[in-house]
Amino acid sequence: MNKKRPTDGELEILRVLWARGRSTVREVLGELDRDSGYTTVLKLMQIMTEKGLVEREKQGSTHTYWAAASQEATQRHLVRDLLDRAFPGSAQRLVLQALAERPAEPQELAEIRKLLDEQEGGEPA
Amino acid sequence: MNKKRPTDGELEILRVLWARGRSTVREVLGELDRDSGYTTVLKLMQIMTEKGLVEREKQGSTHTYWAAASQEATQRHLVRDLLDRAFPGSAQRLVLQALAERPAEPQELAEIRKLLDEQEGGEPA
DNA sequence: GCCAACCTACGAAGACTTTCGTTGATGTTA
DNA sequence: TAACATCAACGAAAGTCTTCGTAGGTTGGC
Repeated sequence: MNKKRPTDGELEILRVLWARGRSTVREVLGELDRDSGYTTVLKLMQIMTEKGLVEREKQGSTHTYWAAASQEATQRHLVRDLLDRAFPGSAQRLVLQALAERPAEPQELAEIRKLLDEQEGGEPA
Repeated sequence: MNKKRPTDGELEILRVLWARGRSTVREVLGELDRDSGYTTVLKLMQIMTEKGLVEREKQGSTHTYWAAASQEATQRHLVRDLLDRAFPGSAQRLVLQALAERPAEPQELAEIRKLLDEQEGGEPA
């Protein structure tokens, strides 16, 4: 039951875990943008374990970590959270600004259109 | 030059200020969802003044506050920030999840389509 | 067996956020 | 003017996040 969104540091670590899959602390450390010390990353990942954001398994003397929730599920939470906090009313503005910020590929545009069509088709309230 | 995103409490206050326009602390307090005490909201707004998130003007013994940045500009920052932190690569996922979360009105869909068309029209790299 | 390298765990420090009690100033009203 | 309400300013407390030093256990090579 995790209500709160991950912190910035936690999210960076999750991104590495999603990209790499199961990883040790040292492997995560190597991929991080920020240059934190080893014990800093270790501590974060220990806390994330307590929070249930990651899970781990002992192999020899080393722990292997992986993200407890999928990237998609986490993104869904983050989007919902941002909509609630900053985009009262509709999602339209968020969509427009996201697309303006990072123009999408033709193939992506097609997928977005597909979803628009479905919504236009309209489910009754 | 404000790099960091507003905290949750600050964002709530900003939302009230965007909706109401110029407001006193007590007016903001009355509109807030969370039930904070008067001095709590006052303190937050004082800190926001120091940070440059809001501006204020003394009228008699009371201060009138307003948001320093527009809602749109702030939303733009928040979207960019979220894209950077959690949506590596493309904005497509964010768009799809936002629309799934909060289906848009036909008129909004039309506007989104318009932007898609413009992007498809395609600016050459 | 012993040493060096690596790993985990723990705790504490500093920064930030949110909370509110207290104090003193200002304004209103009887 | 005196009493009362309202306001701003200040500081402290509690919680969280990030950082890292230190200590102790494990592993592998020689």
